[in-house]
Amino acid sequence: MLIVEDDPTVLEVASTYLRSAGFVVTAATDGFTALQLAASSSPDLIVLDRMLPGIDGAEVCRRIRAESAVPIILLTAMSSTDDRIDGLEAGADDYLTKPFSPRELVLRVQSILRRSVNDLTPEASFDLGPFSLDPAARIIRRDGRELALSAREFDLFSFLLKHPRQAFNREQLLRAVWHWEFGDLSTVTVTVRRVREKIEDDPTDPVILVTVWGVGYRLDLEGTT
Amino acid sequence: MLIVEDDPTVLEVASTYLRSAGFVVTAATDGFTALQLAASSSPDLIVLDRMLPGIDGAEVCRRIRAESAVPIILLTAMSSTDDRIDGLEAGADDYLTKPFSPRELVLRVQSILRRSVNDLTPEASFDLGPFSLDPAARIIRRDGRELALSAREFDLFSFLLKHPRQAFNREQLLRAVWHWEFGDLSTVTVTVRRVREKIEDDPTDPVILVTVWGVGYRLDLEGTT
DNA sequence: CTGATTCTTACGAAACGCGGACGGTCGCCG
DNA sequence: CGGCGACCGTCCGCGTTTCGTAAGAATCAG
Repeated sequence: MLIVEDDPTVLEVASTYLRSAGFVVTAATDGFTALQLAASSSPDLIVLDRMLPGIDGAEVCRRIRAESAVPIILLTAMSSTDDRIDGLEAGADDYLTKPFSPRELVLRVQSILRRSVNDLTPEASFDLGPFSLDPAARIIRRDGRELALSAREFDLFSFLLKHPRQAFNREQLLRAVWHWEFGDLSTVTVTVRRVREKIEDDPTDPVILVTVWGVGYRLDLEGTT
Repeated sequence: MLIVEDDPTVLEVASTYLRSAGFVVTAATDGFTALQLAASSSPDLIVLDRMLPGIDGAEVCRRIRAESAVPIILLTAMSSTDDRIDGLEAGADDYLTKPFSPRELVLRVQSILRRSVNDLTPEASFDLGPFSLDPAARIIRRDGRELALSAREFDLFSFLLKHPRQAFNREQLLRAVWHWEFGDLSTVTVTVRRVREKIEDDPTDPVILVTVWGVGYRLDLEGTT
């Protein structure tokens, strides 16, 4: 989830609400950063302000759309028909006119995501090191062999595959994978262990799903390539 | 934390409040110095007066923004809409109209920083001399080899990597790295020693993490390049 | 030389990660 | 309908790592 918004107040409120709804939120405050993040972090949805310093929001939308089918919600200041048409032409999936209630933003986001899940637009599969992730089929393979992951294990490991080389603490994982706001952190520990059992050559000495002492866990690929 | 303000009274009051809130404060009184300091000391936040002798504040803001994503709070004399829009266009994250209460400034600063900390926006990696810092993965390498730093050691050394060539006393480090308001200063001494053990060629005679006698420590790069 | 400052070492408490195990829930199949 | 097994969250005990603190040695400035 990527939010692009230059007004700090709006950004703060929106990201707080979205986070508490269980999303992992990344933020940008200008079009240029937005394009970079959209390309590098491959978010599953983008909330995009129409008015941006530098590159215009609609233009950002067009450029992202040229390379990806990621759902985009456009935030527009006015509700003029022109703007609306512009937005839809630029390839936005939905739009919201300011001022909007953060609650409503969350609802739209959820609705869009539900729709895009239901859409026959399957998330793209991709390879990473020896692993290949097929989100639609909910299958992860290692060297072509399918891994027998349970539902939770799949969710956790596919999240990490989507965000490799990044250390997460247990709370972040609990929010992003379990969609819990609070809870027993050892749940994460145990699930990590169960995943290791299935993906590591030597679960006793993990080289892929590495523990970052005092912090959390990280998906490393050095040990595999 | 960098404050740019030509009025000595305002500067004095603001920096006093921010310091007592636990920030390490650097000051400049004109735009030119501000640009230099912004580049050399890589502050984590900048408070910038709109009206400055020499280069205009908004212009300074634009130039800093062209090279860095550091949060900027703009201080404006008037509250006219024009100013406000100008400021946001220049890339400021927040603005405050004079006269403002120092208490409010501190609150805004904390709010902005809290936001950028909470964001899962992966901080960008960078190289400095023989070192490379990847904040997201929590990895520091020297000449490509990963250093086995503990959590605290990583926090301390990455702070210094982000602020090289700058001397910090132990209290400042205790606040910036440990987030302690008070505490035993020898904690810093010992952690510095532990870091040296891992990064210096000869920990007995440090050339990177140098002692500044009577003051504290500084990250030097002369010894490495 | 003297006092202040920094370095070094050592210790122990606390934090942390891990494996093992338990029990409740749910879906499947006989 | 009852039993079985997979799944998953929780809990406990153990070994390890970390890290603050203290205390003596070494170093520096004046």
